[in-house]
Amino acid sequence: MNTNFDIENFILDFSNSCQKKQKKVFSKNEVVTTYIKNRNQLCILLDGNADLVRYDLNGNRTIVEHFSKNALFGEVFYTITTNNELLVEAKSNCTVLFYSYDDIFHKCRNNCKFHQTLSENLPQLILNKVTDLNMRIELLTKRSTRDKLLGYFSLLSTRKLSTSFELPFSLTDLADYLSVDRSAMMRELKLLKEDGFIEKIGNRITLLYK
Amino acid sequence: MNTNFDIENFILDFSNSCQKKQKKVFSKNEVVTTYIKNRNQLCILLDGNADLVRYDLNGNRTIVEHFSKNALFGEVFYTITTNNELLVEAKSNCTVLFYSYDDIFHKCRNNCKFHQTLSENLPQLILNKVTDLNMRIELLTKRSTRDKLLGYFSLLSTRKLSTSFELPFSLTDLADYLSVDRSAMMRELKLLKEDGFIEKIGNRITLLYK
DNA sequence: TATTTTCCGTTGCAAAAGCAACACATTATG
DNA sequence: CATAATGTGTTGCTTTTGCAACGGAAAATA
Repeated sequence: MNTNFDIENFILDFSNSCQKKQKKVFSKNEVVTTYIKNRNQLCILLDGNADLVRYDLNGNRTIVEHFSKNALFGEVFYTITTNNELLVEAKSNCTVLFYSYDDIFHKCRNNCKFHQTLSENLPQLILNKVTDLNMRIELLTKRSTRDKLLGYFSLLSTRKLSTSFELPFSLTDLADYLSVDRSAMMRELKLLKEDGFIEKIGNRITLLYK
Repeated sequence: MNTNFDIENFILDFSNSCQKKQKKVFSKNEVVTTYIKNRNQLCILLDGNADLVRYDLNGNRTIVEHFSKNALFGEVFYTITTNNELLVEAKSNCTVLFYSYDDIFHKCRNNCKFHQTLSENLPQLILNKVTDLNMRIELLTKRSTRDKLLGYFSLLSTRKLSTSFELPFSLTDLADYLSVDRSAMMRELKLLKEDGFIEKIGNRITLLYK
């Protein structure tokens, strides 16, 4: 299976070859896009970091997804319902490509190489997204704040192939990502340190268990 | 966009035309498959109901996904990690098609019509799965048991286009699906009835609000 | 550099959720 | 049909989590 389709080089090579896309630059805290009505938008984050955020009726903020370089996002992945306000917020300066899923899927008339390669690799790209979402679901189904934290840390540790890693979030944002109260999470973090599970220096976590 | 690709008729027409699949029948409570090692398995549930279930180290059971007719599932959607035991359990008698994702993606030598149609429609099928998973994430990020219940009910109500609907789960399973304690959920269900949000007769829920 | 804004770390108290146990109903099974 | 297994409904108690508030640190901004 072509799990290692190299989206990075692919995008570098072809990002200027197709007419049917828009490339835009955003600065920190700008709204990249909103998921309000169905327009089959599919986006690729070329550079920077961004979060997909939802504000619910109780005023809670949830970071639904965190995007870094080469992430795929857009309202095409969502069934839009009215009681949702989904925003993609730039967490740093960002460069984003905007496509219409229809255009990608049906290819543009020019039959440009970008489209050809993209549509060939689209199943794999979307499949990668599915595995990401499944990891997120695994985190969210953990029953306690402690397990969510440990689960998330273990995931980052696996990705970095190291027991020591930087958090990609502020602690405030981490709480919104794990869907827990910030102060309760801070309390639990303290307990994890006291119980010798982790060490935390600034934004860097080191796992001490196992 | 081809959102309405009719997987049902498609499968009926072509399910016997390709050599590279296995069709198996399961009876209630049998294990359909386990997600243990990577073998790029992709399955289609032709008939019946099944749950993807995880048992964690604390003995908690989580229903990760609930599958009904024509659902796509399989370990190809997961990044397998060792601290996971994922099982697909038949909740009723089931008929399941088993594929290798590689075979689907690269097409079989026969170039059978099934494969051709399937691989053409694969992005759409996987995309549907992404939107399902996103709905699940939305549910799981709700902060309280009450909001999870109301969110799930509203989802079922939208699907059935009616304020009244049958639960596809036993209450025990519903708790495992919403990732909450069963007795706490029962308590909340009672409160929802008392507060006039819902009516519950047997397995049928009616929404009374709005 | 001064000042504003955001983030971190903490705490007491209140509310929610989990745990354990039980009786009873319903559904499978020999 | 008898019996076992599973699901429902409930409750008292404990633990966890959320809420609100605050002071100080760090970072952004004027």
